[in-house]
Amino acid sequence: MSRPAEPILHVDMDAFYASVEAREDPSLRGRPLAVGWPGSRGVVMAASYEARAYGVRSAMPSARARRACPQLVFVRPNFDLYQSESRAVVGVFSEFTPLVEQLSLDEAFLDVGGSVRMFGSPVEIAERIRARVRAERALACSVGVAPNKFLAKLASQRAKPDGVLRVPADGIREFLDPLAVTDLWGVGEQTASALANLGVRTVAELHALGPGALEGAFGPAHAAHLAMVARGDDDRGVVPHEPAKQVSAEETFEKDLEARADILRELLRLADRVGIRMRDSGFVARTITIKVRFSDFKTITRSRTLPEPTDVAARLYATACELYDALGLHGSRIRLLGVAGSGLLTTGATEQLRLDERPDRWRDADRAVDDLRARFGGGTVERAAVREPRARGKRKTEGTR
DNA sequence: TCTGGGGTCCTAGGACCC
DNA sequence: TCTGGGGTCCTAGGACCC
Repeated sequence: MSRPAEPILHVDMDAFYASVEAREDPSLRGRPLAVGWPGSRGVVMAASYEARAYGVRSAMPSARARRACPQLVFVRPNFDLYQSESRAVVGVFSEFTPLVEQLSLDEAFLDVGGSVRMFGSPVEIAERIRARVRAERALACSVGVAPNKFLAKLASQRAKPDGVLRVPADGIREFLDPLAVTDLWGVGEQTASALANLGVRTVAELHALGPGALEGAFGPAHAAHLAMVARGDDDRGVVPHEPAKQVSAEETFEKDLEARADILRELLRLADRVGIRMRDSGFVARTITIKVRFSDFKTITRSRTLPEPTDVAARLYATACELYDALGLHGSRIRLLGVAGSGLLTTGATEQLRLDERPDRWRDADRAVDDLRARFGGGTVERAAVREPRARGKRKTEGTR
């Protein structure tokens, strides 16, 4: 059998985090449920369909969600649970095709062009996947079936909840034209209002405009992207494994931080988390970035590229401290801090370098921490104290603890 | 109604090199 | 003593996605 005209599936789990929580705790079923942080600065990450009936949406501030739905039940997110659930669901997808590209914990593209002889048409495969996920994981998902990734993703949104929608290769314009530009991937608030200024609200209007008229307002890359999605073109393949480009951790505080000691303590915790995740996934980072958001929401980043990549928490922390101190802040109220490592290399690629290095006690300390975590669980090991970052300039001894 | 945490990609300017 | 054009790397910020 030849390759079908609509070989691409986009599978999107319905209200994923909320559905997993409701499955785990039957007392939550049928109730308006929000997964998120209930605090004053919290937001909703996912809402059950019962909560959506009250207008509760993801990314909505929790205070507002509670006003919209006073009986809303909040559950704090448990990402480890969603991660293992995600692996199980992707495992089901992988039985139908090796070409599975995960976009996030709750959605994936599948290229089933080579699977039709064994499993039936793409729509039949979509239904089989949905049945398996429902039977084995007690979760609902929606599937878009289309000639390419853009269209499949749009279709899965229109298929929700708990449905399948196919966009036939000869019916692309009928599908796209009536959609609002805000439905398109890559059109957010800014782009939508800029398009509205050009009198463009529907995809049909965007399509009629053509790329030339868009360049002035959006720059070449963005204009080309908009024109492409308006045509319904997309020649990107389904790529199973994209290596990560960045590992980051950040935190918004219930109350703004002002004291340097508090700020350094948080930078240490964040550097620790980033280090742990880099070592777990076998990455070292060349560039370290800190992110600082002030009480007025103004947000800045500062970064430094190191001569040698690292996954050592103490080095991440020392760099974060230097970047922070270079800001020369005094008494600023800080709402959020973040630490990120980018320019990632796999640890294996740098192993050769390591052989020549002198013994590194910080690395040994991290290894010991990792070992304890592995044996006793994640929350067990906490750093006892914040160490001052190394003084710049001369130091008497190397590797002092 | 004040706005999370994890990411990706793009732009633009400056340094530096040939 | 003045000055080209291209390429690459680094830094900072911003839009966007789930």
